[in-house]
Amino acid sequence: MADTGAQSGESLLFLTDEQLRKGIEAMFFAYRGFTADPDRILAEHEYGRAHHRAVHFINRAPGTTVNNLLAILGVTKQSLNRVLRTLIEDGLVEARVGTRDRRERHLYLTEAGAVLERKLSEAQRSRMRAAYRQAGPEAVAGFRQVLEAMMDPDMRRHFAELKERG
Amino acid sequence: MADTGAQSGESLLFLTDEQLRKGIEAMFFAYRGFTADPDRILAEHEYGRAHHRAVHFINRAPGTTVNNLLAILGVTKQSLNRVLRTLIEDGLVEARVGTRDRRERHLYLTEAGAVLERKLSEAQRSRMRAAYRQAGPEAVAGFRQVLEAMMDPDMRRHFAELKERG
DNA sequence: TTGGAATGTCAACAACACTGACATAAAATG
DNA sequence: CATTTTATGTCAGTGTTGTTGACATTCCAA
Repeated sequence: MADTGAQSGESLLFLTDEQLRKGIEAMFFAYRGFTADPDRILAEHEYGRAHHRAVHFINRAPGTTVNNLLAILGVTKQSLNRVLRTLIEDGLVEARVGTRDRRERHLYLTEAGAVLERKLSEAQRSRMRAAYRQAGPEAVAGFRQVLEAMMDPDMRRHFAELKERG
Repeated sequence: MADTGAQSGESLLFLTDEQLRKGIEAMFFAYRGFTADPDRILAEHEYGRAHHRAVHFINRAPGTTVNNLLAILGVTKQSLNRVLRTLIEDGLVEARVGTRDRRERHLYLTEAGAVLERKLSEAQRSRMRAAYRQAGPEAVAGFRQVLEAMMDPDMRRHFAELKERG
């Protein structure tokens, strides 16, 4: 509690540039930790963060279309396509032609893809679990609230959809 | 409060994979928001995130050496050097030869550099301020606690040093 | 049947990270 | 003083991830 800022009710003090700057730097350093463990695993497999993101969201929403994934990841189709192609070539992702709309490709993890996904997410969850445990339940609730408030509305929409899903 | 997880004292429930996954996705989407505003400004100036990081930490610790900046940013000297060179060429950063140890270069923002720094950090603070305001003081305290627990020890050390400084 | 949407592909390019090798200057140490 | 180490800079090459732009294919829908 020592340094977490003035908290006198509807405090204004905690919104000083000073406090905000600390939050910004905390976000920067924490994100590095957040990605460090998966990055190590990915390096072994000759993949990058983009592959992790694709694998993560395909796992989360099996059968999602390329367009939907594009919207979630916020990259161009060319960029995503490069990543998807290698994942498909390597047999980690399967792209099934849509039955209702055959222009669409529905994306699924193969068994091998699911294995990598579990390896990556277990590493990431493990750090998150340790941080949650250290900070305590109330801190976690606050953490989630601030993060959600920080998102762009579009991203908050995607986040909410994924939350409902599972 | 609706969805922030079970909070029954020393709850174990909130450490389910489900809850952890939500935290992971929140972190991903929030970081996008976190960098969105500076990215737009940087694009206008033909700079990238690497320039932002350099400018930010030079502003935070004026007179810092290249080696110290290297440790904070966690990149190679070649990578940092490319960025520093353009910033110096463009007159945003000044590198003064050390007086005590003349091998060292001490880095400072010029007036123009300080102008850009304020522009970037004001944009970033503005979003952070809105998120803090929306989430409330207690949430902010929790946010900071979880972020700090998520850092690698090295990064936590750098973070702590910067905190003390100002 | 035509228009537009969804997807894929090719080419070129830029930012930013990496490794490895080498150069210079100066401090530190023997 | 000679040698080693440290701090920094630079050159060359490479990889990942992003970007634009152009174009082809497929196929639903008006």
